[in-house]
Amino acid sequence: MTERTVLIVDDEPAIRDMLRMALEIVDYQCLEADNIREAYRLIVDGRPDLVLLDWMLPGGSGIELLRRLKRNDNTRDLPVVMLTAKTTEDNVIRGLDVGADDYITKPFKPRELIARVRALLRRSTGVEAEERLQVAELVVDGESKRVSLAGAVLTMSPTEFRLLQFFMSHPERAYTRNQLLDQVWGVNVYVEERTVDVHIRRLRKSLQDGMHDYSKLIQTVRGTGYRFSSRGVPL
Amino acid sequence: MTERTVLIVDDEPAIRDMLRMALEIVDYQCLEADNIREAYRLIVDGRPDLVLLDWMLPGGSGIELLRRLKRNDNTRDLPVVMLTAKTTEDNVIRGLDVGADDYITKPFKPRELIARVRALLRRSTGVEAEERLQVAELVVDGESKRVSLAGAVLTMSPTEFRLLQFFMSHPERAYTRNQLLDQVWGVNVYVEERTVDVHIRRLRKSLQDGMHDYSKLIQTVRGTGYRFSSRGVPL
DNA sequence: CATCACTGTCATTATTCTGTAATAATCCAC
DNA sequence: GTGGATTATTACAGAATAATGACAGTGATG
Repeated sequence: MTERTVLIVDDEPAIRDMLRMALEIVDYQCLEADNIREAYRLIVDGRPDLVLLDWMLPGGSGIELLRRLKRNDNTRDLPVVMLTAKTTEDNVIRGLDVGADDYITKPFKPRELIARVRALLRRSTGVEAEERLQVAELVVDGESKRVSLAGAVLTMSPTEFRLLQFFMSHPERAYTRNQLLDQVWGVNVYVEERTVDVHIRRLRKSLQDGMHDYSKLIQTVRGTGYRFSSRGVPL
Repeated sequence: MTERTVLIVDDEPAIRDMLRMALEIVDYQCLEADNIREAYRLIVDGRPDLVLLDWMLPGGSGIELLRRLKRNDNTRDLPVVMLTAKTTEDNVIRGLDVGADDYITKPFKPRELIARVRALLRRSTGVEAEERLQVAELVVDGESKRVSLAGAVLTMSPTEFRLLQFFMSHPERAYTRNQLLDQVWGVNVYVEERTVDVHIRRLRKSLQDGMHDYSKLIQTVRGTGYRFSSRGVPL
């Protein structure tokens, strides 16, 4: 596996140094930022695999950055670990609610930090997102976040895209609505099961244009959920 | 899917009632305990699928029970949702550290409660049979939930699928209708014995297409029930 | 501020599945 | 062969499940 990069966001150089040292010992690359603006630039630019985000920052609280990241489709899956002082425990609650993936209270043991970073990075498969997936004339390009059918670009919403991407990277397998919620929406998201149906319908609609109908690739598995399959589907 | 059971641990009857009502509306079974000792008994006895655990309890704080559960291999995977008052946010931290899976601060909206309970339960669904079973040209694939005969996909209802799946994983053995009801329909389901006949009939019909007839694999054992067998069956 | 795209939820409709009962067919012991 | 018991088949109503259309809330955008 290729080397992973961690972005450290903290305004105290001493803390940053400490973190960098701990992380580099176990072979993570590090980026550093001491404010929100710089952090955002590095996220876009340096494509880190994980962010360590201090709570108390000049020029915008950490929660602001967190919210911004979770709102944007490109950065939603980027794991964020909050760094908090012992006294700011109510922030932890807010942070977790906004979508932080984990938190560590200062002062923390490097061992513990590493363990949590590892655990989170293990969870994010990462690789498949960039893949180019193709079935017949249907192409999903993870990099450009684009779908095309017979050369023509299809437009679809972000959720539809992620759903299609997931399906195409796990074809020929039936998924329950709950499994899809976990995989496509994320594990700490609370939405109704039936919402999946609606997005399936929207995706199916998107997979049709005047000439082609690829909506049959997404099959209903009664009593279970849905399945992406090109077996025996005339296109 | 079979009904799920939630254990409510709270010393205030009013809260318990409220929780029970909210949960029962959406078809969860409920157990109740107003102290740690009783809660533990019910966990061992009633095998709930999830625990709602109030923090402030007479006779031992909730964290004690939580710690105990997370230490024991048998109960470690039992999801626990903490119920906390607004003012005890530092407890949330400790709770999450000890291993609570989620928390809700009182007062909470029933909707939110249900959403979180659902989200946790949807992850803990038991492992399903996903193996691939094959007899001659008949293939049952648990993963894709699909049956194919000589390469062509067969369509059948969910019950037929489960019935066939059961038969193929327990071949060469006669089962009574009641045994089949227990194994395929589930133990606490009451349906007429004769209903099995009808489903056998439907399954047999599904196992035929224009060219093949695999319906003979399902044999009637007069006076007993049915058997799946490929011995001496010309296909 | 107005508008637009997106999302989640609900109400309604459409479709499929299931259990049951009624009837026909088959089997087996005598 | 006959009769009683067992199984097969069919039809049907109601239950369960999925598809669809509409709507409101939320941000994003200009």
